[in-house]
Amino acid sequence: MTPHEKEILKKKFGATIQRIRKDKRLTLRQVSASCQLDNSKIAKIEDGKFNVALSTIVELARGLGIAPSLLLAELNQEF
Amino acid sequence: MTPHEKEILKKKFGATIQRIRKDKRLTLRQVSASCQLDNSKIAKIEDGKFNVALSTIVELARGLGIAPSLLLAELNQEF
DNA sequence: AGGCAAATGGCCTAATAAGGCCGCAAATTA
DNA sequence: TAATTTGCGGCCTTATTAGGCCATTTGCCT
Repeated sequence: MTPHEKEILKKKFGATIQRIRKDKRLTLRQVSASCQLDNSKIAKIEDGKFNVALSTIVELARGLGIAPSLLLAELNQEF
Repeated sequence: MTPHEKEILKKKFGATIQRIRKDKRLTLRQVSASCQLDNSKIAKIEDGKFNVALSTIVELARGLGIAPSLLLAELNQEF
Protein backbone atom coordinates (compact mmCIF):
# COMPACT_ATOMS: atom_id res chain seq x y z
CA MET A 1 0.00 0.00 0.00
CA THR A 2 1.53 3.23 -1.16
CA PRO A 3 1.46 6.36 1.00
CA HIS A 4 -1.03 7.82 -1.45
CA GLU A 5 -3.35 4.84 -1.15
CA LYS A 6 -3.10 5.08 2.61
CA GLU A 7 -4.19 8.72 2.45
CA ILE A 8 -7.19 7.80 0.36
CA LEU A 9 -8.07 5.03 2.77
CA LYS A 10 -7.97 7.34 5.79
CA LYS A 11 -10.11 9.93 4.04
CA LYS A 12 -12.59 7.33 2.93
CA PHE A 13 -12.89 5.84 6.39
CA GLY A 14 -13.30 9.24 8.00
CA ALA A 15 -16.01 10.20 5.55
CA THR A 16 -17.85 6.99 6.38
CA ILE A 17 -17.71 7.71 10.08
CA GLN A 18 -19.01 11.22 9.62
CA ARG A 19 -21.80 10.18 7.29
CA ILE A 20 -23.03 7.53 9.72
CA ARG A 21 -22.83 9.95 12.64
CA LYS A 22 -24.83 12.60 10.82
CA ASP A 23 -27.37 10.08 9.60
CA LYS A 24 -27.95 9.25 13.24
CA ARG A 25 -28.11 12.93 14.19
CA LEU A 26 -25.37 12.54 16.75
CA THR A 27 -22.89 15.20 17.83
CA LEU A 28 -19.21 14.48 18.32
CA ARG A 29 -19.69 14.82 22.06
CA GLN A 30 -22.55 12.37 22.06
CA VAL A 31 -20.45 9.80 20.28
CA SER A 32 -17.48 10.41 22.55
CA ALA A 33 -19.68 10.03 25.60
CA SER A 34 -20.67 6.56 24.41
CA CYS A 35 -17.21 5.28 23.77
CA GLN A 36 -14.64 7.17 25.81
CA LEU A 37 -12.93 8.55 22.75
CA ASP A 38 -12.08 12.22 22.95
CA ASN A 39 -14.41 14.35 20.80
CA SER A 40 -11.55 16.20 19.16
CA LYS A 41 -9.96 12.90 18.26
CA ILE A 42 -13.13 11.76 16.56
CA ALA A 43 -13.23 15.02 14.59
CA LYS A 44 -9.69 14.35 13.38
CA ILE A 45 -10.54 10.79 12.46
CA GLU A 46 -13.49 12.06 10.44
CA ASP A 47 -11.11 14.41 8.69
CA GLY A 48 -8.94 11.45 7.69
CA LYS A 49 -5.97 12.37 9.83
CA PHE A 50 -5.42 8.95 11.41
CA ASN A 51 -4.77 5.42 10.33
CA VAL A 52 -6.84 4.15 13.26
CA ALA A 53 -6.14 0.94 15.12
CA LEU A 54 -8.50 -2.00 15.35
CA SER A 55 -9.45 -1.11 18.92
CA THR A 56 -10.34 2.40 17.82
CA ILE A 57 -12.55 1.07 15.03
CA VAL A 58 -14.37 -1.04 17.59
CA GLU A 59 -14.71 1.94 19.91
CA LEU A 60 -16.14 4.07 17.13
CA ALA A 61 -18.64 1.37 16.30
CA ARG A 62 -19.68 1.29 19.92
CA GLY A 63 -20.08 5.05 20.00
CA LEU A 64 -22.14 5.01 16.84
CA GLY A 65 -24.20 2.05 17.95
CA ILE A 66 -23.45 -0.17 14.99
CA ALA A 67 -21.46 -3.28 14.16
CA PRO A 68 -17.72 -2.77 13.55
CA SER A 69 -17.82 -4.52 10.19
CA LEU A 70 -20.24 -1.92 8.87
CA LEU A 71 -17.53 0.69 9.19
CA LEU A 72 -15.49 -1.17 6.58
CA ALA A 73 -18.37 -2.10 4.32
CA GLU A 74 -17.69 0.71 1.89
CA LEU A 75 -14.07 -0.25 1.41
CA ASN A 76 -14.93 -3.50 -0.25
CA GLN A 77 -15.08 -2.15 -3.76
CA GLU A 78 -11.91 -0.13 -3.98
CA PHE A 79 -9.48 -1.94 -1.78
CA MET B 1 -11.88 -0.25 26.33
CA THR B 2 -9.85 -1.76 29.12
CA PRO B 3 -6.41 -3.24 28.50
CA HIS B 4 -7.94 -6.64 29.12
CA GLU B 5 -10.64 -6.10 26.53
CA LYS B 6 -8.01 -4.95 24.08
CA GLU B 7 -6.09 -8.18 24.62
CA ILE B 8 -9.19 -10.22 23.93
CA LEU B 9 -9.86 -8.20 20.81
CA LYS B 10 -6.36 -8.76 19.44
CA LYS B 11 -6.55 -12.48 20.12
CA LYS B 12 -9.96 -12.74 18.55
CA PHE B 13 -8.90 -10.89 15.45
CA GLY B 14 -5.76 -12.96 15.10
CA ALA B 15 -7.72 -16.17 15.42
CA THR B 16 -10.05 -15.01 12.68
CA ILE B 17 -7.17 -14.27 10.35
CA GLN B 18 -5.60 -17.65 10.95
CA ARG B 19 -8.85 -19.53 10.50
CA ILE B 20 -9.57 -17.85 7.19
CA ARG B 21 -6.03 -18.45 5.98
CA LYS B 22 -6.17 -22.14 6.85
CA ASP B 23 -9.61 -22.53 5.34
CA LYS B 24 -8.11 -21.25 2.12
CA ARG B 25 -5.07 -23.53 2.47
CA LEU B 26 -2.67 -20.62 2.26
CA THR B 27 0.75 -20.44 3.86
CA LEU B 28 2.01 -17.34 5.65
CA ARG B 29 4.43 -16.74 2.80
CA GLN B 30 1.69 -17.03 0.21
CA VAL B 31 -0.38 -14.41 2.00
CA SER B 32 2.60 -12.12 2.44
CA ALA B 33 3.42 -12.42 -1.25
CA SER B 34 -0.04 -11.11 -2.08
CA CYS B 35 0.02 -8.11 0.18
CA GLN B 36 3.57 -7.04 0.92
CA LEU B 37 3.24 -7.79 4.61
CA ASP B 38 6.15 -9.65 6.14
CA ASN B 39 5.29 -13.29 6.84
CA SER B 40 6.60 -13.11 10.40
CA LYS B 41 4.44 -10.07 10.98
CA ILE B 42 1.37 -11.97 9.87
CA ALA B 43 2.28 -14.79 12.23
CA LYS B 44 2.44 -12.33 15.09
CA ILE B 45 -0.85 -10.77 14.12
CA GLU B 46 -2.42 -14.22 14.10
CA ASP B 47 -1.04 -14.72 17.57
CA GLY B 48 -2.80 -11.57 18.73
CA LYS B 49 0.34 -9.54 19.34
CA PHE B 50 -0.75 -6.41 17.49
CA ASN B 51 -3.55 -3.93 17.61
CA VAL B 52 -3.37 -3.60 13.83
CA ALA B 53 -4.07 -0.39 11.96
CA LEU B 54 -6.83 0.07 9.40
CA SER B 55 -4.35 -0.08 6.53
CA THR B 56 -3.03 -3.39 7.82
CA ILE B 57 -6.53 -4.82 8.02
CA VAL B 58 -7.04 -3.84 4.40
CA GLU B 59 -3.70 -5.37 3.45
CA LEU B 60 -4.57 -8.62 5.19
CA ALA B 61 -7.87 -8.74 3.36
CA ARG B 62 -6.04 -8.29 0.11
CA GLY B 63 -3.60 -11.06 0.96
CA LEU B 64 -6.44 -13.38 1.90
CA GLY B 65 -8.51 -12.44 -1.10
CA ILE B 66 -11.60 -11.33 0.80
CA ALA B 67 -13.44 -8.14 1.68
CA PRO B 68 -12.04 -6.16 4.63
CA SER B 69 -15.37 -6.07 6.44
CA LEU B 70 -15.40 -9.85 6.64
CA LEU B 71 -12.39 -9.70 8.93
CA LEU B 72 -14.49 -7.87 11.49
CA ALA B 73 -17.67 -9.86 11.01
CA GLU B 74 -17.05 -12.05 14.04
CA LEU B 75 -16.59 -9.10 16.36
CA ASN B 76 -20.17 -7.98 16.03
CA GLN B 77 -21.53 -10.07 18.85
CA GLU B 78 -19.08 -9.39 21.61
CA PHE B 79 -17.95 -5.85 21.01
C1' DA C 1 -26.58 41.21 19.73
C1' DG C 2 -25.91 37.73 23.08
C1' DG C 3 -25.54 33.10 24.57
C1' DC C 4 -24.78 28.12 23.77
C1' DA C 5 -23.23 24.27 21.86
C1' DA C 6 -20.85 22.18 18.50
C1' DA C 7 -16.81 21.63 15.56
C1' DT C 8 -12.15 22.04 15.06
C1' DG C 9 -7.25 22.67 15.57
C1' DG C 10 -3.02 22.93 18.43
C1' DC C 11 -0.11 20.71 21.57
C1' DC C 12 1.89 17.10 24.43
C1' DT C 13 3.82 12.30 26.09
C1' DA C 14 4.08 7.49 26.33
C1' DA C 15 3.10 3.49 24.05
C1' DT C 16 3.20 0.75 20.14
C1' DA C 17 2.61 -0.48 15.21
C1' DA C 18 4.99 -0.46 10.78
C1' DG C 19 8.37 -2.36 8.15
C1' DG C 20 11.80 -5.40 7.67
C1' DC C 21 15.67 -8.91 8.28
C1' DC C 22 17.57 -13.17 10.07
C1' DG C 23 17.56 -17.73 11.97
C1' DC C 24 15.79 -21.98 13.81
C1' DA C 25 12.93 -26.00 14.80
C1' DA C 26 9.29 -28.64 13.31
C1' DA C 27 6.70 -30.41 9.76
C1' DT C 28 6.35 -31.90 5.19
C1' DT C 29 7.80 -33.99 0.96
C1' DA C 30 10.84 -36.29 -1.97
C1' DT D 1 17.27 -39.91 5.40
C1' DA D 2 17.96 -35.63 3.03
C1' DA D 3 15.97 -31.56 1.37
C1' DT D 4 12.66 -28.18 1.47
C1' DT D 5 9.06 -25.58 3.25
C1' DT D 6 6.60 -23.56 6.91
C1' DG D 7 5.57 -21.42 11.20
C1' DC D 8 7.32 -18.63 14.38
C1' DG D 9 10.34 -15.88 17.44
C1' DG D 10 13.93 -12.34 18.17
C1' DC D 11 15.64 -7.90 17.14
C1' DC D 12 15.87 -3.19 15.41
C1' DT D 13 14.55 1.87 14.06
C1' DT D 14 11.39 5.16 12.67
C1' DA D 15 6.91 6.79 12.33
C1' DT D 16 2.60 7.34 14.14
C1' DT D 17 -1.41 6.50 17.10
C1' DA D 18 -3.64 6.69 21.63
C1' DG D 19 -5.22 9.45 24.96
C1' DG D 20 -6.01 13.67 26.64
C1' DC D 21 -6.45 18.84 27.54
C1' DC D 22 -7.30 23.55 26.14
C1' DA D 23 -8.45 27.54 23.14
C1' DT D 24 -10.60 29.32 19.15
C1' DT D 25 -14.07 29.51 15.88
C1' DT D 26 -18.19 28.44 13.68
C1' DG D 27 -23.03 27.97 13.61
C1' DC D 28 -27.50 27.98 15.72
C1' DC D 29 -31.14 29.78 18.42
C1' DT D 30 -33.53 33.28 21.06
